[in-house]
Amino acid sequence: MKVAQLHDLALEDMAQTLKVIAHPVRLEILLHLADSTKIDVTTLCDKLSCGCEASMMSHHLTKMKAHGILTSVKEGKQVYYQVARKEVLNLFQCMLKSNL
Amino acid sequence: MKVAQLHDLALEDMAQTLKVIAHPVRLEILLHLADSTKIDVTTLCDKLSCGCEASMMSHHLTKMKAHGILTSVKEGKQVYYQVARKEVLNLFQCMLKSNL
DNA sequence: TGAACAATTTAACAAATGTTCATATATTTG
DNA sequence: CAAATATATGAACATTTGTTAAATTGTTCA
Repeated sequence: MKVAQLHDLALEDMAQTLKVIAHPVRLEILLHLADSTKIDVTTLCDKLSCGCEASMMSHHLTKMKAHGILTSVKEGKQVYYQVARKEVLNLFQCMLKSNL
Repeated sequence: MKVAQLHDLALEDMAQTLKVIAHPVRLEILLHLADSTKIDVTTLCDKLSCGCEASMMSHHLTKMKAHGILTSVKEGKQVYYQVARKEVLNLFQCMLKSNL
């Protein structure tokens, strides 16, 4: 482990990123966005098994967008979200491999 | 991405684990424990750059222990902590490689 | 022994964050 | 423009975080 690379600030950032991701619904959102290029709020609500209301879904999406993990595009009535930092998806691979 | 492997329960667990780790001080603790096999509370307080009081440090350690990430051994006056699930350290590698 | 010290944990509380439910703001369509 | 649909916002409630003080556990040595 190269500790030298991890100064206080880097740790703050890492913690922040982890914190935003650390929620079952947000993880499921990311998984779905990993497959589809973009998806709108209502469709997400329908597809996810979490039984999440639209307003709550919006909160989760807004939060991840605010942290640069997602981006969104408005097209008519709907807002389509997609993953901005594909690297966060690596965490799934890592956790699966490590049995976390 | 093998989504099939990730059912609701697995996502809950993953989220839980991430949540426990997602704090700058707890990340720094893990980094230090990655190098040294075991370390006591006071020494940790001295070595970490976060300026953490003993009581706060104890809180963090207790929380990580409660989630099976750390274990502890009492030896005389001091309590030594060490990493129980070495796999969590893989997350650092992953995040560094992915620039998270 | 037991009084003084040292290491860690627990308790109690305020402040900050996160989650959830109800409501509001767009946007399209008849 | 009113109704319907899609999304966002607000405010109440819950959890987490950090602080300070007190309690617990173990050691030392007069």
